[in-house]
This record gives sequence, structure tokens and C-alpha cells, in this order.
Amino acid sequence: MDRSKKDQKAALGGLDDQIGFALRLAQVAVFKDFIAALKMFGLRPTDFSVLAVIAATPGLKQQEVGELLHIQRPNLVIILDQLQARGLIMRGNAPRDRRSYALSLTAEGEALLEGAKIAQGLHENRVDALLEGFDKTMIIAALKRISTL
Amino acid sequence: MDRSKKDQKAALGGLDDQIGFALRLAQVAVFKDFIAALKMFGLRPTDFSVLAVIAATPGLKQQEVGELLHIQRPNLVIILDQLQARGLIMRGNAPRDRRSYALSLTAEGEALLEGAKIAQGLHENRVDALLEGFDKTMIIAALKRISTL
DNA sequence: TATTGTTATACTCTATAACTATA
DNA sequence: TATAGTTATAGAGTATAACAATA
Repeated sequence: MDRSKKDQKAALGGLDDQIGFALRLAQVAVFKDFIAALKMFGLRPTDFSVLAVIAATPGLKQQEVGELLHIQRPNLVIILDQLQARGLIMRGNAPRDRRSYALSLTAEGEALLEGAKIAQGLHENRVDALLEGFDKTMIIAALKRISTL
Repeated sequence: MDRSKKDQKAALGGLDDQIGFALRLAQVAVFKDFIAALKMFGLRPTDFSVLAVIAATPGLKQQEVGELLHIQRPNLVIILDQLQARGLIMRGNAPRDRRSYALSLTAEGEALLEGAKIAQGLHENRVDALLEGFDKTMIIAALKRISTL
């Protein structure tokens, strides 16, 4: 171990051995890159995830989307308003419940999501390149386990 | 693989294979537990990290603390104001630069940090318990690597 | 001129209470 | 009485510009 690394470790007072500290720094770095990757589509990470979930299961209600992505219902309303104003999603009639909407993507939404997914793949490749020598599948499994805390 | 897990995977539209999505959920879960662990000390994660860094290297300037923890200088001012108002830190005179302060913990700050570090250890143990079967050292190494993105 | 700490401010995210229309 | 979506709002956390004191 070289001197500069030892010094940094001392300077952080044991912080860099904390899983939470390491998680936060990693998450900030990955989101920074992901946000940049989505910028040309006018999407934020949350927008992307909402579109992806609706595309995977058309007909979903707002509450169901919120539960899947851990987005509070009031906050999801704003996000969907914006996506709808851009013509990316539709709030269709739900089969037998006039309180809720059946969400779906427009053709434009499908097209944009397809492009965004390519950008997301390139972003993921950049992360993968850094993880050479690590078992990414195992890392994601560990992260999912941690999420159950 | 059982049916419910397959369904969930489909419903998330591939999102749960994204490193960023997994990172975010894990970070939220860990911070939720960490925030709860620190609550009885009246500290937030950021307060804890600031105290830990100052304790590790007394005499640090505000800017140096900000660089170590990725906290913008204006935001750090507020945090230090609060810690100082509680009598946990001191803004001493810097040796040969009257623009900056030499930061240090008060005796009270040292005592509080010691207690908080114990709580942090218990928190870390809870995470470790979940990670049985995983190589935590390798996971943290991977997270640090990801942070260089 | 450049830097340290500061003030003011704004923007995003997230969280909660209360309303409406339906069930 | 409960639920889905909505509105309004409040609280974190984070970001930038500009100023005073000092280098």
C-alpha cells in the first residue's frame, strides 16, 4: 500500500470502510454518468424508470407504478403530467375502475424509450469496464440483499 | 426460479439488472438504517462524517473537510454552525492564515462521536449479517472502483 | 489577482395532509 | 368507509453567484 492511500485512509477516519459511505459515493458517480447519458432524451433517471415499467406492463395504474419504483403517489402525478404533456404516455381508461388510469406509452414514447435504452446500455458498459476482475452478477445480488435491510 | 420472482422481473422491465437501480435501492436502505442509528445522538450521516474527519485530523480547514466529503463550502458552513452551536466543534485560529479556521472537536464532541461510532458499528453489523455468503471486502472494493467513473 | 469563509438564493427530491370522485 | 388520483405545501439536500477579509 502506497503512502498517499494510507494518508487518505487516515484522513477519512475509518469512513471509507463503511458500506454506507462507499455506497453513497458509488451511487453518486453512477447517477452522474446516467443523468448525462439520458440528457439528450430530456429524461431523468426517474422518467426513464417510469417509462420502462409502463412499457413492460401496459395498463398499470399510477399507484402500481409508484409501488414498483418507490415513488410517492403525489410525486408521480407531476412526473406523469410532464411525460403526458410531451406526448410520451397516455392515461387511458381502466377496465372496471373509473378512479384509476390504465397507463401506456404512445408510439412516440416507445420510440424515445428505445433510444434511451441504447444510451442506458452504453452507460452500463462504462460501469462494466470498470468492474473487470469483479463478478458483477454477484455484486448486484449483494446490493439486492442489502436493499432488504 | 419461482413464478412471483419472474413476474417482478418482467414488471420492472429489466430495471433490476441495472447497476444504478440496485445501487440506489441499497443506498436508500442502508441510509435509512444509519439515520435511525444516529438519531439518538442528534446527528445526520453528514454530521457524523464531518465529526469523524475532524477527529481523524484535527486542524483541518473547512475547505479541506469539504473536499474530503464532497460537501460544497457554502453547505458546510451551515453544518459547522450547527455543530459549533451545540458545542461539538471549535473553529480555532489557523497557524499562518487568518482567513481560515483550524477545526477540532471539543471534549463533548469527542464523547458524542465515540458513542455515535458504537451505534455505527452496530449498524454496520446489521448490514454484515445480511451479507453472509458475500465477500464484503470485495464489494467495498468494487464500490470504490465504481466511484471513479 | 486568488482564496477562505460567508450570505443569499434556487432548484431538485422527497414527504405529508387534505381534497374529489369513485368504489 | 376505503381507495385512486390530485393539490398544495413543506422539508431535506444540493448547487451557484457574489461579497468581505485575507493572502
